Amino acid sequence: MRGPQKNQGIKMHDIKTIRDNPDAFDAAMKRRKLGAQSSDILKLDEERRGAQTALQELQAQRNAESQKIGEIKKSGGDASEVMAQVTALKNEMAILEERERTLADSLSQHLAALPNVLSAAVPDGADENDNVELRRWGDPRADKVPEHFEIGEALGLMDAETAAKMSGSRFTILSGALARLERALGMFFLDVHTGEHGYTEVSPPLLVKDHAMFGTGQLPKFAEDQFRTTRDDWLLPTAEVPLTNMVAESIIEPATLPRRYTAFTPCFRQEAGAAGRDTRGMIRQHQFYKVEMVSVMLPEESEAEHERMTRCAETVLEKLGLAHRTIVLCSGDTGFGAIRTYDIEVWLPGQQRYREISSCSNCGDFQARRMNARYRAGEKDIRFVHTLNGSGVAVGRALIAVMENYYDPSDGGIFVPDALKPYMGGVQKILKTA
RNA sequence: GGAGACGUGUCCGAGCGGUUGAAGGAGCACGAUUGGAAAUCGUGUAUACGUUAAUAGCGUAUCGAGGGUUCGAAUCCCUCCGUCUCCGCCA
Repeated sequence: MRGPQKNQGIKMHDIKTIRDNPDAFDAAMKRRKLGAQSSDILKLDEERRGAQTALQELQAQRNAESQKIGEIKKSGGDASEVMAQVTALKNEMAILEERERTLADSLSQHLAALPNVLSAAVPDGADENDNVELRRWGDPRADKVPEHFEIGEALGLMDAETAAKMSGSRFTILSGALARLERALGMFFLDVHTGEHGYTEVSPPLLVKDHAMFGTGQLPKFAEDQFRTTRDDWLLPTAEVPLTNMVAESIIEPATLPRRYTAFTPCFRQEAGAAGRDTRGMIRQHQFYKVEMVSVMLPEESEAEHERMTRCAETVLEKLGLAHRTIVLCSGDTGFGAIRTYDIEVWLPGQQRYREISSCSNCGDFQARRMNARYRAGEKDIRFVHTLNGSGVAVGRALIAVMENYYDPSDGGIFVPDALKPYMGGVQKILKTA
């Protein structure tokens, strides 16, 4: 792991908390479908501390003797005897150094691969079937309409076949009014979040380094889901990565919190584990646009912010008149870095079911620890911030939702929702262009 | 791509082999002064880990990262990462 952060102890989980209450940590990992971790961790930790203490004693000895040499030489004496003593220490020190480092690395790797501890408010469950619905908004369109790709292809504005020729599967070409509709959605979401929800618009890099991906938790475990360049940069799987890393390696004055960032970016995902799923249409692509929200908070404010952020995402769907429901993910479905996650699912009449369009997570101090993002809580009190991220919302999927929910069966066209009309250059309805 | 310069604490900025965790500022905190404030003066102000009941003491490490030379390195050498300047090229 290369990066600006120094190897200052073990950060990804608080080792002291694990030491103080190993049973609680084991129980937390059990909710994540993992076996008991604490005994292995604490054994490593104990060995590491032993090696460290022994090493430090030798270092203290060396420092004292070296200082003596300095004094002897200054007063013109012969220091060769003391110098020989110090030299003798060095072999022993090298062995202990190596041992301490090996143990520390091993401990770090172990901890870096463990997911965040879930909030007590997260319901138990095995997989997505055990997620719990919290609320619904809007009336789901009852009539079965064609799926978005059927609509788009019939209009002549969506072309997966040509995209496949140049880029392979899971890419789509949009053109004309449909391409513009995608852009309109992105701009609309950005305008709402910056104008009404207090987020600052950011145009971030789309390529990031290892340590940035480590900071937000994509690495080391989920490398196979990501795209990598020939220079070993990573393509963003989500703007969460750069937006959250904006506070990496910093000590923030609390007066400047909360910080709320939003960005409209492409996202790139290998979808390695999703072979055969959603193969048709734009539901699951290697590349899609998303408007992301990130909040950096004081710890005591992160729970309230989680609710607020989720409302921000719901609001844009409401402004578009899209029926949706909000669910809380169960223990088995909550992502690696999250304490608690709300998903918002939009109604897709083409599938006659709700599909994920946003995911809002409170990561607590998990990412902050990994990227060393802190705030000054008092004169001698520096603590980790809490970070949250949420889609506000996925533009590709919002496009699908608009297409299917605003589909006009009489002519195969798509009505432009009122909220998007200012962005569509006078187009009221998207129709087949001859 | 060619030539050069530089990475020090919350920030700016000295130091260029021996009590340097690091001068001096700024900022911040507390105190004095004030009717109150500004200004001024005084004092204090890094992080991590280990040890510990302890955010008390003590120890160790940390001057971009990693390695090397040395009894001893912020200071010397090597590699990498990053930043800046000039020239060239380019959307």
